[in-house]
Amino acid sequence: MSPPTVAARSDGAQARERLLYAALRLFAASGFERTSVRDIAQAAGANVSAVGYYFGDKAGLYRAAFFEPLGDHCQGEMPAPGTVPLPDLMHGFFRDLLKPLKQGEAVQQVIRLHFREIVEPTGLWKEMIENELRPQHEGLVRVLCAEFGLRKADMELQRLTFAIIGMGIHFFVAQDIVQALAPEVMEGPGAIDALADRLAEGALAMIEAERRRRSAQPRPARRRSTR
Amino acid sequence: MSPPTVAARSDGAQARERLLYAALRLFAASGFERTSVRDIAQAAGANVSAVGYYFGDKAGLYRAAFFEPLGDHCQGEMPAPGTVPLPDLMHGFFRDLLKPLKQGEAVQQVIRLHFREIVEPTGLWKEMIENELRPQHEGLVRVLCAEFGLRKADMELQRLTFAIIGMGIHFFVAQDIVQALAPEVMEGPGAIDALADRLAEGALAMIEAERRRRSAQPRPARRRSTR
DNA sequence: TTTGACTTCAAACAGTTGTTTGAATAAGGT
DNA sequence: ACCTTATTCAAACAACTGTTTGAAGTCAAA
Repeated sequence: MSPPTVAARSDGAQARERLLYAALRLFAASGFERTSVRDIAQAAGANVSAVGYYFGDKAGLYRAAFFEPLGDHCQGEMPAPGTVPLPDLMHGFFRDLLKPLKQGEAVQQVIRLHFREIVEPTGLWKEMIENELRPQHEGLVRVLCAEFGLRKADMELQRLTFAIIGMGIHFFVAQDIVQALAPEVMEGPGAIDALADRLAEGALAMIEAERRRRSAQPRPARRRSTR
Repeated sequence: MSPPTVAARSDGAQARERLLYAALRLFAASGFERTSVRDIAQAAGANVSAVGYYFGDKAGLYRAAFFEPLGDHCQGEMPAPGTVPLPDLMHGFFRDLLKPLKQGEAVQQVIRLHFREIVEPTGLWKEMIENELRPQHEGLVRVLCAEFGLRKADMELQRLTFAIIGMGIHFFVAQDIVQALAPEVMEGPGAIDALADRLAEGALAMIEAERRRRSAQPRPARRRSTR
């Protein structure tokens, strides 16, 4: 009861925030296991028990670092099939996909956390795949289905979808490799945009090739029942 | 001195091997940090101190699990430019690249270890990038240079190379995602071969598109000195 | 049988981990 | 003044980490 509302916080929220961003930075740099709450607390200039106080436990802090900083940074929705010409759609798709690469340090670190989750799951994996990856994948599948006049995605179309998305994802997962082998490819916002455009054109070329392939053998030996 | 040769090993080598493969399995499943030497020893039916005895320390065991099981499984060399038609070359490239996906459990686990290293470096990263990724990348760069009549790779060509390799890599890095979203895409050796062929055709389509792009603007505003 | 190298083992070591505790501090509200 | 609430802190906690120890066991050669 009583209206304490938001009173009596000297700098409580500040400590929480410092903790959160220190955690984000360290988790992104070294992963969940290799980062100790003591390191985080020290980097944030806070006491160890503050993480228990504000986030319950280390996992809660990780979770907060994973979800909070992105805010409503919802990824670009795929437009309904037919409303946008395919080339524009693909260019938009890759621009959106690679956009985080141009943004600030915090976003980059969150992204790194997300991709780390793919290889080294900490429990947020399922949550992530359902909320982020599946919608993205199925959005593209839907567009390509419409493009090829399919009612339902077949295996070839799934392959194509993974291949197209994979081109983009690779530049997140393999950031360090690109850095080591040809840093100029991802240097500066201009390079990212150019990269997105080139990937879009590559994807369009692949889609065209697939279209030709399909028209060459229009009925791929229909079987009664696959399973 | 004296000729002890290879005598006096009741089952020493056996314990070492059990340890190695238990470690491989657990490291691949959970990563370096989350796997304790005690778990490994228990899984191998050996004593904890055996890892110190045979491998020095945990890092040594990881290193052994990282390098030993692959043996001389050298990845396919890229043929010299001009000796093989481009389509055959690309098909061979993706067949080689995806070959590990068809092989036994041990190879798969080693591969998983290798890709884990990309996201969560344990120190073998530099070694790996120089011995495995750079040769692969530069092999493909060389082929594409020859294809476009370039003396030296420019940024566009680097982009194209990463995009092509990225398509393939993605199916390693995102194995679990593929499994979750469309498992049929990677089920069985036949599916892997078909996938390799489709990726090769996609890559060829991208290369053709890039060739057209280059012939459309043959001189990309040459500057005296780039830096 | 004795020797000596190779191999196993339970136990202990020293350090780090995440988490909890309980007192100390500050700020309002009454 | 008192009480309540929010926050910080050093210290302690129990569990686990990788590693080492030193004794015991095994087996071929001498």
